[in-house]
Amino acid sequence: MKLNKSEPPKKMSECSKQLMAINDALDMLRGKWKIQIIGALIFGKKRFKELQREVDGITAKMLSKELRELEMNELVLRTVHNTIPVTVEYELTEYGTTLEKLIDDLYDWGTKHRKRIIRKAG
Amino acid sequence: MKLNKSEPPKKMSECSKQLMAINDALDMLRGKWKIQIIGALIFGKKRFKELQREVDGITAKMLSKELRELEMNELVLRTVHNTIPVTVEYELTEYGTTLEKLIDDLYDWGTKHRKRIIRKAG
DNA sequence: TATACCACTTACCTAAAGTATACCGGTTTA
DNA sequence: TAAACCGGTATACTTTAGGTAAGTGGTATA
Repeated sequence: MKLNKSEPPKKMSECSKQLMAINDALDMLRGKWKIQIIGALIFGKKRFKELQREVDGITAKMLSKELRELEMNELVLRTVHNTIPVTVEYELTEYGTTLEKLIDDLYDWGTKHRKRIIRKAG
Repeated sequence: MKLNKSEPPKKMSECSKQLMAINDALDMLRGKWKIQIIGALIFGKKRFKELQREVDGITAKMLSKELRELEMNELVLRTVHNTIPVTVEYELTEYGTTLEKLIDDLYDWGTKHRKRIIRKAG
């Protein structure tokens, strides 16, 4: 079911359910790092240090925290290998890749918006 | 004009341009109130106090700040009427309505995600 | 006279997000 | 022996998002 502008939900509960779902989605993209991490993983598995090198400026603390959140939400799979020293690989789950469309749409709208605002400002 | 605050690198790679565009879009939806305000305006013009009554729990300060940002980004049009006392009407611009698709997509993904995570937790 | 509505603004405060830096145990390379 | 790699933690700090409470100037109603 989509937000329906011709027929606003009569019950407040429907409306706040919709808001919750939207915020659930937004929570997965919020913050400075999540999209960059997902973006880095779209092209394949990466180890922790590889990710840290690829996501420009992220600290180990933030990377660790964000990956934990993505893992809890089943968007990222964490695999520990019994190598010496241990290596840990992160990859998008199949479910994680369903975010790609959303990110594409955000990119499309954001690009148009940026052009529009820069045109006015310049 | 609220374009992405992060300093663009000297030589801006395609990748960081994309990230800025995505963050521009996200900036317009992020936070506790923007989507609720846009949602309230989808069904038509509203005065300040009407909006405040409709967006549950928002303070005048936050409503004023969010509306100013939406106005700067040309998503919302502000019209002052010479009534006594003055009334101020806010409405989505045509451009503002282009966000609806994005909000729909966020809602769709968020709904599936919510079901998935709740199923796992319960 | 007192109270309430209108559309806000200002000053102050708190919690969460993010940054900086050092550190852990272990292994490999020079 | 020292330094660098691995995947992280721990601690302390700054920044930002948002909340609280009060006030502004004007008009209208009881």
